Amino acid sequence: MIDTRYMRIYERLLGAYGPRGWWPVTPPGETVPRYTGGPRTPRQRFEVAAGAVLTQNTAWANASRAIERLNTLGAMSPAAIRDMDERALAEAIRPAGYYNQKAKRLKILAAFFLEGGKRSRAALLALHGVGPETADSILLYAWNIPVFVIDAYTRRMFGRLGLVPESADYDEAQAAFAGNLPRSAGLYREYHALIVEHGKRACKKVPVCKKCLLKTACALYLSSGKRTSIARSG
DNA sequence: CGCCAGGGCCTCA
DNA sequence: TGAGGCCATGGC
Repeated sequence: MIDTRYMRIYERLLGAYGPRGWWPVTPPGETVPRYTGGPRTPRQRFEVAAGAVLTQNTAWANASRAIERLNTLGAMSPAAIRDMDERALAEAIRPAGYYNQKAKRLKILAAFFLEGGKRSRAALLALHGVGPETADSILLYAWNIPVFVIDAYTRRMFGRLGLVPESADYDEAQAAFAGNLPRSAGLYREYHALIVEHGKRACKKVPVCKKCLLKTACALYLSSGKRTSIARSG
């Protein structure tokens, strides 16, 4: 049986925060990624994929700076990244952190795009440096293929809500969403973006329950004595 | 200052 | 298969 809480939570988040316009991409002729509702051109689709690697365990603001620097260098394309010296590439993306690792991963990603790799999860996962979340981000936000992206925000929030066990692995968490939502890329895109928004505003590492519009349905809040803020270890 | 941020790989049980 | 170490910058 479908658990309608998944869709109701989505409606609540959408009503409160509005559409997020994620994933940001750089409009033609510009250099800074903006929230324009996702990629439209092949170049923008690659930018989303590159951004998915650049934002691994990294604040988006830092990943965005790296993207901006690649744009300014005229290097945000598979061919340009293939042709760039790896050390120069690493230097260009320095603000994103882990720049040596990420330079290698961008090279691999560029090669994959250049050879016209199959648009499948398995093909992406075969790339060194592309794990489940990065693969699903590319599938959903670059290619509009309906897979639900599970990230740290999603795990934290739905773990606290009591909907997805903390012990669930990636595929189990993803199955919970797939089984309780209509299969729609548009819905998945917006939902994931809203989860991130809620994770930044209220469901932080240390939760700020007084700011949470979902607290009356939250297992953590209800089990906490309904304190307005919950200490992590207290 | 220390902590955190939209992971993934490697190693070692 | 899962826990721990590693990679690194920038904001707060």
